[in-house]
Amino acid sequence: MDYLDAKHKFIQAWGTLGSNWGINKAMAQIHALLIISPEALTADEIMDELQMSRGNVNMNVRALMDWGIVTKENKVGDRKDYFVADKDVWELARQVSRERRKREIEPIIKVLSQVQVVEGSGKKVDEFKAVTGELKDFSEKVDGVLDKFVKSDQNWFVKLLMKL
Amino acid sequence: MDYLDAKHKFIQAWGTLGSNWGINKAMAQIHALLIISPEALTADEIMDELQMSRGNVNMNVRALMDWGIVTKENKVGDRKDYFVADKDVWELARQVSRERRKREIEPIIKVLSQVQVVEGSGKKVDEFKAVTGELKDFSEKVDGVLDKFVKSDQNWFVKLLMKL
DNA sequence: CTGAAGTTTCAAAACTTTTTGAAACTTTAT
DNA sequence: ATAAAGTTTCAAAAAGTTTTGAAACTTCAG
Repeated sequence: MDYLDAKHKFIQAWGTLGSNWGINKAMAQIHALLIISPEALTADEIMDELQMSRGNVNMNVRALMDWGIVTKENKVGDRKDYFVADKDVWELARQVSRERRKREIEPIIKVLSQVQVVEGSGKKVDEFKAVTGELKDFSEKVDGVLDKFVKSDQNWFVKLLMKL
Repeated sequence: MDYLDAKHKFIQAWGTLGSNWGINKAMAQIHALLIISPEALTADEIMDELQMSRGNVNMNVRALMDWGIVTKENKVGDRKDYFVADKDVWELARQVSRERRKREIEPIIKVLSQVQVVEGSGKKVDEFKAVTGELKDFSEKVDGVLDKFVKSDQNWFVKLLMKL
């Protein structure tokens, strides 16, 4: 397989994976492009490479910076912004876990806690309390694991794998 | 909080969580309704409760059955289909992991393997191989953990938590 | 066989999200 | 102060997804 094919295939696949997980395709593709690029890229280079408008690139590059997985660089004597993705896959996974935990697991735990205090009795209420209670326990366990993961180093994960 | 408020709040939250994770909101809401319901429900009851059309309910109930987290029941002397969600949260998590692994992790591993065989040399190709190689290793590790999880019982997970 | 009850399908409509591109804004050099 | 280069914003358009509802289909009882 030649480099261009491989690159396109990877960018496409990463975009699709992103979409399936609720991440904007453009955002995932820009990330894919940056992560395989040995050099920092400008907005124009990204626009050109991925055939996207300036506005779209700008918006999604900012989202990536928001997630903490892409940073802006500057070169002396050049006013353009250059973007780089963190190349460390472990760091990427940690950062993504951190963000999704904050944005999605924590809110659902909050709701599950709130609805736990439902009053009254009867079959429906009992079932409701039982199920939401279990979901809450489970979510908290997952949250705990993610928290560990987020605070860990790569080594921790490798050691964990050994134990399985 | 009274039961109806709690129920609506939970259904809404579950729908939102679903959307964030690439699952159709209607599908997540139907699942939410079924999982807290002590009785199996008919399509009409779901339509009524969630204010959705028959087509929408039918399509999403089928998707839930496809995922293996909802089943159809029948009652003697009644032609209607009754739907029940599995109440076991661990089983739910396992089933969801199994499906997403099959649908999303495996395809990306496949692509990462394919693009690994890129030919040629130079900075770009080297970087590409390095990064996609690391992503592949990482994905395979995650895949392995999920595989263990999918094949495990609840006890395994609790023991694992102890080790952390 | 016929009709009633239930289920499924699917094209069109509604809705949501993403993308564009041009205008406004900011920064820097002269 | 001006102009050039770059960046950001945002309303409108396009694309994508979900939902509807009515028609087609299936199954069963009489």
